[in-house]
This record gives sequence, C-alpha cells and structure tokens, in this order.
Amino acid sequence: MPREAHATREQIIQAADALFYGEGIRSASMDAIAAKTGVTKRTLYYHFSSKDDLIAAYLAARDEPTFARQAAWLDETKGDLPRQVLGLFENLARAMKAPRWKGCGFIRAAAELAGTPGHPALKIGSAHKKRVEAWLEGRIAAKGLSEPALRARQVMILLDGAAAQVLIHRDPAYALAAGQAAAALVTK
Amino acid sequence: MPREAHATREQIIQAADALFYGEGIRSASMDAIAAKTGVTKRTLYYHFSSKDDLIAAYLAARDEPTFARQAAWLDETKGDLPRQVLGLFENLARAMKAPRWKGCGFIRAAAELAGTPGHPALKIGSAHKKRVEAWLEGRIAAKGLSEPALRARQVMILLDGAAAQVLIHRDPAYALAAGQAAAALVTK
DNA sequence: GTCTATAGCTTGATAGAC
DNA sequence: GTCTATCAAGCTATAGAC
Repeated sequence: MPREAHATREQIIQAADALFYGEGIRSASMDAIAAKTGVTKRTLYYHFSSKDDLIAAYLAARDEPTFARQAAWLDETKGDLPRQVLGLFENLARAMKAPRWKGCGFIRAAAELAGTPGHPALKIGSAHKKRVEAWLEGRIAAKGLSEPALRARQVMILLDGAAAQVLIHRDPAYALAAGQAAAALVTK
Repeated sequence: MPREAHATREQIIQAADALFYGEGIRSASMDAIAAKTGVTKRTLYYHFSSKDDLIAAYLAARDEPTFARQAAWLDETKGDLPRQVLGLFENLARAMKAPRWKGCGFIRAAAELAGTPGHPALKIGSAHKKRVEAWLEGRIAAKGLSEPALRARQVMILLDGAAAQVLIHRDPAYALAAGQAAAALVTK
C-alpha cells in the first residue's frame, strides 16, 4: 500500500538527518538512508533527484527547529539581556553534554562541502546563520545598545566558536567561557 | 631508482595535504593522492598502514607550520597586546581572502570525523588547539592581566568562530569583528 | 621501496514491472 | 509511488615480482 508522498518524504529526511548528522554527509550512504527509512533506493530517488538534493533538504529542514530552540534558550532565561545571553550559552553547554551532540550541523556541512563551492546546501547554511544573526541584532537593538549589528555578529562568532571548540575538545566548559564573553559584549 | 624513504613519505603527505584540505578527507581518495604524489597505491600503503593513518599524519604535519604562522602574525604587529591581537586577526582576514583558503583544517577534520570518536586524528587536532591556547595564555599572563587562562580560551573561541563564520559566509569581515572583540578581551 | 595487477566491496544512480 | 534487480564506477587494501 503506497504511503502518502508527503509522509514518505518527511520520513526520508528524518532518516537522512540521523545519518548525515550522526556520521557525516560523505560517510552516510544512500543505501543506509533507504534502509533506515524502510524503503528502497528507488523510492529515495523518486522523492529526491540526487544525494546533493537530499543534503540540501536535510539542512533546510534543520533551519526552523534549530532557530526555535536557540530562541527559546534565550527567552526562557529571566533577567536583563546580558543574563539572557549567558543563559543561551548555558543551555547550549547543557545540550552539548548529550552523547549524540556532534557540533553544528550547518558548520559541519560547510566543512565537508568546502571542496564544492556552488553546492546548494552551502547557501542554506549561510542563510540560516544570517537569520540567527539578524534575530540577535533585533534583540540587542531593542535594548538601545550601540552598534547592534557588530555585537550580534560577535555573539554569532562566539556561538560557532564555542561549538567548534567543544567539538574538538569534547569539553562544554568552552561554551561557558564563550557565554561570559558574549554577556560582556551586550552590556551598556 | 628508489627514492629515499623519508623524501617519498614527505611527498605523500604534501599531496595528501593538498587533497584532504582542498576537497575534504572523505572526498579525497587514496588513488588521487597516489597519482598526485607520482607513485602507485602500493607505495602509499608501504609508508602508511591505512587511510586513517595518513589522515593522522596529514594533521600532525600541519601543527607546526600553522602554529608558527599564527605566532608570526601576532609578533610582527607593533604595539601593545590588544593591538597585537587585533593584528593577528587582521592577518587572518587577509589570508582568508585567498581562494584556496577553506577554513581551519583541524576543525574541518573534527567535523568530518565526528562519527568516529576514537579516531587518532581527533587527538592531534585537540592537541594543536591546546598548544595555541597555552601560547596565548603565556602572552596574556606576561602582561600581568588577570585570568589569563580564561582570556586565552575566549580568544581561541573567537579565532575558530571567525574561521567557521567566514567558511560559511565567505566574508572575511567576520574575522575583523572577531578581532575587535578579542582585542577588548585583553585590555586592562 | 616501488612496481603491475587485482581482489572484494560499496557507492550513486537507473531500468522496467506493477 | 514503491518495488526487484542491476549497472558501471569508485573505493580501500593486498598479492607477488623485482
């Protein structure tokens, strides 16, 4: 019995997420993704024209939940903006302790695809980071701080720098050090 | 005529560096590395027991030149420590403009190998970053600033965060924003 | 130490039935 | 829309000669 097209597509993306993020994009095969989804490869290629197409869809699907989670991490922290920014990094540090955490999926994709400059997934990753940066700028500007664009950019750099350092050292303490620096950036 | 073993080994590592860094670790094949070196695959496997072994050797060979270049970027900048740190990031931003620049090789390797936690190359990358961090701490401590370990760690986070952001946006301006934040961290 | 040659497997992608 | 079956190419790694 054929499933609904939309549902199958979502299931494929879910399986691709688990394997692309868990093992790496190049390392995860279309065979493995088909098997994890519970369909044959022919069905994969019915819904996605190529592996590159599926990679782009995988990152596009991560945009909204990743953004929403970070926004929630800041919003659920009580206090002024520096305290909220510190809370964002504290929540990030807590998430990094999970064994399944393996860095930022967008940065890792950019790292893997650095050899193929025109890849569609790279644009999606860039757009996602720009979206978070713009959201941060809005929060900083709302407090009346000067140079909100520069400060938002610096907080972004600290966010991804923390992810990179924790990925390489496997020590969430780096995220807390980043949080202190970020909180100081949005003071006065 | 057989070349000296040491010379061949170095040539293999040089070819591996060009392909691993240029195209990605998983994307670069042993065939391609052998061809670029000008030897057969059999010779590759005489000098390195496996691809994973060659990956580790590739990163180990990058440690010293990468460290020396960053140290030079700071040392060749005249002025006090904040000015020198800013100079480090300015030189980094300049290097990022080269078309061949494709992020930090150590972070990119960690991103690709995140699915294989015990990989020997991961330890080499971590040790390299720790070395740079310790060197920064020494420079900060020599100026009598408080909490040199924390500040060195925060500068490291800004360095790798800048690399990640420039990799994903292809815009060296992020490195200059990071430099301003780093310079402020090593003031007073 | 380097060669020729190839084993043995996995990969991304496709043909054609239903 | 999903299946069975399969292709051609690429992959890591090895055998054995010199």
